Amino acid sequence: MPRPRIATIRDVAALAGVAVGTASKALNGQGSLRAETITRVRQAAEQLGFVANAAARSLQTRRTYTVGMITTDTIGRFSIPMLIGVEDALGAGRISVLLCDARDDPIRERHHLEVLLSRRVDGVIVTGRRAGTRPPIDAGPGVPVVYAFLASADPADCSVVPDEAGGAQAVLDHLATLGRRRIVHVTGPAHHHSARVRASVFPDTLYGAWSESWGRQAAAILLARGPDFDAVACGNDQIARGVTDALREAGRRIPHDVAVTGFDNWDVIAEASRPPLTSVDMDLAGLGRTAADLLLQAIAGNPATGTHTHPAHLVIRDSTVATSA
Amino acid sequence: MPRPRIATIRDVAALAGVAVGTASKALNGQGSLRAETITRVRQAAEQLGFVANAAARSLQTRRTYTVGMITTDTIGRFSIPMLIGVEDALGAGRISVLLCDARDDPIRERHHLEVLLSRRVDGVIVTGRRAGTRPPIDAGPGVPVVYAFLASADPADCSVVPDEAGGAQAVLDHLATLGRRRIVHVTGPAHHHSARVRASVFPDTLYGAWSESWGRQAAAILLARGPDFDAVACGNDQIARGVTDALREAGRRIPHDVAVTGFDNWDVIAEASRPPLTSVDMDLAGLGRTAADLLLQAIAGNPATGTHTHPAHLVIRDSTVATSA
DNA sequence: CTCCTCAAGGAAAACGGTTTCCTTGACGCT
DNA sequence: AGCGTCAAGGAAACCGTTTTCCTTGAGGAG
Repeated sequence: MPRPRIATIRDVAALAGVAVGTASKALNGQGSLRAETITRVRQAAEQLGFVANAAARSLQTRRTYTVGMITTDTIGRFSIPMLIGVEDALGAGRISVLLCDARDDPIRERHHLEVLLSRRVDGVIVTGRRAGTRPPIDAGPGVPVVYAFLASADPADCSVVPDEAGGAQAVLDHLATLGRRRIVHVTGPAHHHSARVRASVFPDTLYGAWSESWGRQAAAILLARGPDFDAVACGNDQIARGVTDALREAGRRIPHDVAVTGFDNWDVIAEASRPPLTSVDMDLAGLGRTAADLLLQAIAGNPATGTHTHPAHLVIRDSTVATSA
Repeated sequence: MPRPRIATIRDVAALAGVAVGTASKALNGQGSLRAETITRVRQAAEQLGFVANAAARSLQTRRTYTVGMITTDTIGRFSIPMLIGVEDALGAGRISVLLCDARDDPIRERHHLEVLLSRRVDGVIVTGRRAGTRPPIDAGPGVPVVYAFLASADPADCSVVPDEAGGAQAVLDHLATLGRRRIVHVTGPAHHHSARVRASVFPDTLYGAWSESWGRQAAAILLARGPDFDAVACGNDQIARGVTDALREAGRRIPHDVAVTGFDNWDVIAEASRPPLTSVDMDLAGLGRTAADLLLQAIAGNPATGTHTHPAHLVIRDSTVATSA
């Protein structure tokens, strides 16, 4: 097969009977051309199925309309909503996303970064979990970076993080409004940054693991400790689900006897619980969108600095407020 | 600030005192050069922090070392492991992934495809869920496409799909080996392709939804129908969890009285169940790796055709075989 | 009838690499 | 001494666009 070589702008120009420069102008609406010429060129392009070579274009324009997204820990449940938000915000500007998974390996991260730089991405979004901050990456001059979810250790960098403390406070306020006074917080490992931040607003905290079985265990501990609690605010939805299961099976009515709340608003867990869980939604998609918007701003020459906090909100379900049904 | 222009190969050549062509050869190990010259050039590159411009390079070599990944339905739980597998297989070949989320919208899909073509990607991986097959995408000549998870409607295209029927059969065999004879299958909506395929090996099926609450409902139905069942094979892990919860609460011992199995091996659900669920693992990461490998083959000039089936395997936990503990 | 202006479009220089082809010496052989 | 061979590296073409600058001819003003 002669492999029908992919059409270039030269082919288009030849077919339309103009010079390549003219064809380029016609396709991009630059310069001053007769309307008839423009349509002639456009038709020729259409006919040949011409699609401009992005590499050639970006060589000239020094813009790639590409951003890199590096997830430092493995890409997982939290990255997805953010990714969707990022895609959403960037897609509108016809910008594509190069996804890199560094898997918590600095070597891999360095490698990915180098690839991104060689591709001359217009910007980089760095995301990840675990610790409270992370060492900034060195993208060199002229390549803006926005950190999402996990802030850069350099406060001058631009970061967007969820308002975890605010979310926890919203839980506390909600429970207080419901008249709950004896509130216990059950959360993940004490060395985990999110656990500590979320716990900071609660007077009484049990640290453990991020799992349902720890939730069940914690409930047992609480029951053994005595019946003097009327609300359990949990560090994530899995713990909350474990707590509700164990309390329910011990005869406690939720929310009548004890109100329970989760964190993350992970629908699969929160909605399947009995009763469904009131939970904090960190709006990760919105956070991703915000990060992408800030990156676009920076690319356009208006870099933002500092750590921005993205609001979380409470989603109220039956585990704190029984529906009249 | 004078913005220290990013170094080009010309700068490197000048610093090393050679011609640009020579610099290129030194950096890529082409042509015949003295060892001393090569190190001199490499040092110059190092010193300037030179990173070759990928756009310029691909213009010449007609390779972009980029593949596009289009998820037709929104990128979700199933895409992630595949994405990781793909990244894994491609990363070894220093190939980057452009991620596109078409959100089940043909217009969006067409748009993304056009972007990918303009970027002259070396190949495309298409993934998605829902139906059994999907209309092939038109990537034009010379751009290989591999369909992952969801096969192309054109049997001549290259697709990789999980062996759902095989997984279901493995469940059936496992239960049979354990001596279970009265097996009921509880699964998702009948119009869902995966539900029907997985159900195909079972004699007795209840269709419903992919949720825990349907699982609980189904268990109630079974209990009402009579006690003549000794195993419930479920269409996914959520249903299985609902079933185990309801059966346990009704006093049935699992696995002693009734064995229960899930499907998908979604750790968060399967391991948190009481008891933990025996489940079918479709090895999505492996599937993604296979798809990527096939794509690499195709890019190298050895395209594979037809629909390939990727084996699933059973992960056995306490919901069918109680541990001696 | 000149001269100027201006719209329309062509020619060519970038952009930053890779690759082909050519030149130059040095060397070995007769 | 003359010739061919070969290693080393330079010069320039090329990849496919965009953009700048230049040319041309037509129309309007004086």
